[in-house]
Amino acid sequence: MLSEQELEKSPLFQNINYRDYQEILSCFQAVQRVFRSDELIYDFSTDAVGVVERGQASLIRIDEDGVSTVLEDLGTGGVFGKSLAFAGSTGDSLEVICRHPCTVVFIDYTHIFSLCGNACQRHSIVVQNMLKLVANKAQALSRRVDVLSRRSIREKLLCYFRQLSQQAENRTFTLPFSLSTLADYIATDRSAMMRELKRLREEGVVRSDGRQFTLRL
Amino acid sequence: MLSEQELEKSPLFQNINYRDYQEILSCFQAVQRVFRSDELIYDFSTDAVGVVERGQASLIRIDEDGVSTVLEDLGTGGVFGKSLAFAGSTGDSLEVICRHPCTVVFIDYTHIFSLCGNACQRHSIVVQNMLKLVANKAQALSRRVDVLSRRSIREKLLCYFRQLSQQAENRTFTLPFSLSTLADYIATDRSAMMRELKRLREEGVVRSDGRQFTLRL
DNA sequence: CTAGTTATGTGGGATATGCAACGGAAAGGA
DNA sequence: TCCTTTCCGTTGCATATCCCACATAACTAG
Repeated sequence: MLSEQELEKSPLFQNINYRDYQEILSCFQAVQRVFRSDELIYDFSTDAVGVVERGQASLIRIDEDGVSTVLEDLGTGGVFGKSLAFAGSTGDSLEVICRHPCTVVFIDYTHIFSLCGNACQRHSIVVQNMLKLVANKAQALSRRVDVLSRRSIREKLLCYFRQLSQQAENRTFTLPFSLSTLADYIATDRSAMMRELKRLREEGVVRSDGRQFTLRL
Repeated sequence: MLSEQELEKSPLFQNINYRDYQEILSCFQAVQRVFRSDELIYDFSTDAVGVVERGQASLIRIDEDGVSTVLEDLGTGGVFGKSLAFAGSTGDSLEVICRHPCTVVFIDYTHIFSLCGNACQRHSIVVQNMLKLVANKAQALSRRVDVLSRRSIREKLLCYFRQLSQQAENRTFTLPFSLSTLADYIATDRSAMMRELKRLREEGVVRSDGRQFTLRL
């Protein structure tokens, strides 16, 4: 259960007053839970849709050889669920893991994606909020595809750097994670990526200090 | 303007009666247009959201060297727009191109993503429909990320084949496009992909005849 | 039917990328 | 504080992948 202040900042329950919020929770059979770091949040075995209200989580894929890959980064407003992510290929499993302590709301997906008998107005506001969240998710996934569809490590790096630079509205920006994770994010070998990064630095295309980078175009 | 029969099948205007539909068109300032093959549908210069009502289109990226890559395949129910796809990195441009004759509805995004003053019920049905479409888009993008995040051509192919097999609910399935385009789809060199395919065939992992494949697990 | 265009197969040689391994720096926990 | 774990930076070597080139088949338009 959220406090009144938290409610205002809630991605899913924005623009809803406190009393309506309480009714919605029961009407939607919504469940709210708190998770600690490294806890398993969701394993794609149910039809629930989850919304990260606060904290940070990752959607990871574990293939048959046990290799795990981060498919999505879920911050505040992040959404996940069977109906939103492809149920991975047979053999590998999907999981949502807590990175930083999280508050997550679970809602049965039929309550969101189907028409509500008593077409209440609160309902439609929740749907509207959900639409925004899913649109953001689509945008984030598009960015990821943009990067991954490049043909070489160099191009992948530059593409991702440009995205970060654009988001920061600055030539200088900070990586949201470690260099090791970056290699995973662009789906390449870490050492090969380091080599390419070195080359980019030597050629003067980028400057870098730790996780802080500057594009010199 | 859609006919009454078309309206029932419309992804965006489903579950809306004909009179409401007409009102919505004007209330939302929606525009409907028909396109021929190879015509440019959208160039991401406006804030409009487009929905493919009928036909088939592709979202392609053209980088600074003129290399074009298919980022998304948009069939009936496909949605696109600035607010849904990342506005490509500086240097390359994004376009939606008509593949098979299309009917497309354009709606200004504020009418969908913002609260409507006169919270009409029709409005909320359109939003609900849109939510489903965007959720499908997110799912499609997830599938793409699933494929592209694999480390080798072999793994990419197998991952994609498993997806198609799963969709077809059958070990045998047909590629939705040419082998050349497949190479583009998995972001690798065509000849390298052909070589790997040959190997997969020789090892008995897949059988193939033209665009028809069978997974032999 | 023909000529032009695109798709399919295949291969040789260059090279970018992956893999394994190492040492030191930094960070986090007890 | 020490101790453990993760992260960073770098290399040699094997090879998967890219690039270029060619020949045939399949398709399209006139």
